[in-house]
Amino acid sequence: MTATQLGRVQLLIMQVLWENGRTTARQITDSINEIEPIAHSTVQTLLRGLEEKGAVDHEAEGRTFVFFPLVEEANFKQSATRDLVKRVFGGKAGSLVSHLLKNEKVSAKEIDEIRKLIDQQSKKKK
Amino acid sequence: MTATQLGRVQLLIMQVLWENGRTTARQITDSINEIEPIAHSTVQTLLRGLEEKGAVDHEAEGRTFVFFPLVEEANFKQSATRDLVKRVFGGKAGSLVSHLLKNEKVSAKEIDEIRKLIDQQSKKKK
DNA sequence: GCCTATCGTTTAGTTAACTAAATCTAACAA
DNA sequence: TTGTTAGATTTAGTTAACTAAACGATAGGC
Repeated sequence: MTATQLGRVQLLIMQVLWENGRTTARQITDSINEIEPIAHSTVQTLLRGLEEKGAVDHEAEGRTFVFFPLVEEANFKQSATRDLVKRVFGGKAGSLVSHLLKNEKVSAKEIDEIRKLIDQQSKKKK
Repeated sequence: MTATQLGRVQLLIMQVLWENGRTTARQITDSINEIEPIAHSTVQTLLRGLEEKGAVDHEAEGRTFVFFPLVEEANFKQSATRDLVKRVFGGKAGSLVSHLLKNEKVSAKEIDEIRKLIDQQSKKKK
């Protein structure tokens, strides 16, 4: 599962699942409808697709299905990021980091966090 | 042009164009064939698509077309990155930076570069 | 017992990226 | 001048994501 093969809406569904753990299709529909309109049957069809590709699974509870993620969020982030790095930044993660720091807003708090991380990296290299 | 709507192979084509400037379809095909097999007619069809969406344009030189990019690489990187940040990292660029530093290989040289960048950022905040 | 709201399933249609063969055209070589 | 080559264009087919109406079944309310 290379994860990048998730579409935009499928990713929205996964995010609801990652956040809530076990979730019904109806709950997912409601969640997404807070952001943008979507028909319940659409969500169900997409869940089917996600299940086929092994990203989620379900159990029956009474007559309704409770869905849960099989793919971990961390793994997904990893492969989505690697895909971008490979395709757009010539495989150099550092190049993406530079791009982000130069062109995107990063809060002072996040900067501190980042400073700590690179200090750790430097130590490791010794 | 939100750029993320470029497919994988279309992006390969754009990269050849960004690197070489004015380029014929044949040169692009040859370039891509160094990486993976692709038919010339496929490249031509994709160029057509790119032209329709305003990413490239061409001029006739004799009987052959010379293509050139209309979209700038920097802009593309920007929107591809923003898309990832938005879709996968909850809109927080810093969160992606952290992820990269924690999980991806970044060379010592790149780390130095990054350190300089965050020093600049810190100064700006004062 | 019957209605209706809510399940999951089936069916069907759109769009975009990709693929490449087939075809038409013009140049160039022999 | 005739045939091969190398252009561009046309045509056509696949796959994946998305969309949602329509349908059949069932649980719960009245």
